[in-house]
Amino acid sequence: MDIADVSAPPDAARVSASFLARDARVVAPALLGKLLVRDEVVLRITEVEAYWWPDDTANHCRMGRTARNAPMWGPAGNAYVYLCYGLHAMLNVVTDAEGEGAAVLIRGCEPVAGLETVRARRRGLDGPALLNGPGKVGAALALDSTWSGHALFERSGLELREGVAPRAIVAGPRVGIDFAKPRDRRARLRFAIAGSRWVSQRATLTPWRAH
DNA sequence: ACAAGGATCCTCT
DNA sequence: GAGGATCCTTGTT
Repeated sequence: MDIADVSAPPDAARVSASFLARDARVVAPALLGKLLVRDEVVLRITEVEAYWWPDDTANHCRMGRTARNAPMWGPAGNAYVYLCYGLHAMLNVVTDAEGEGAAVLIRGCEPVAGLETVRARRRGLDGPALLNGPGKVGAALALDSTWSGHALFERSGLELREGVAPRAIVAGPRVGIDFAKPRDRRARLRFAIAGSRWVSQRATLTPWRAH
């Protein structure tokens, strides 16, 4: 089992709300390498997607405020968790200013600690299949929609902490948004750590550099 | 109150 | 590569 040497000290600083209170398209690549911590389980973020404000036709907030997407309009650093296809809990990190509906979907992670707990929550699976997909991340952290609105930047049951930034990043179009307008379908708003195997659908990803 | 469909995953061929 | 699982959210009546 290959786990990269990316372990961070257990008291690594939590990511600040101000870091997250920026455009989702800027925050998304900057989240790669950071850590999600729930009890003994520590996951390093390897793949994300940005859902930005205000003109993204793939964004859950495109139709305005609803009970489900309410956390997306709140302060940056809260979680937005929703149920997809009736069974998968999808974890997002809320970004942008309060009153703006935007977030970053966590699509993939690599295990840093708590591997046995993760495997138990994932039917004993192993390898990248354990964590390369947003529903798999939700399952590994044992999340459900009651976590929606949870503050990730406070000491609590689920925290976002500083980690080791990736050396290189790849990007490509977002997954599963065929309903969106062509411009938004094409937009390269999916980011991943270059070379990581803990990433879903790697074929459409190509080298990316910040602008 | 109802019908439709979804930012997916797994199994099987 | 195809299809089923599974249920909540949403928009419409």
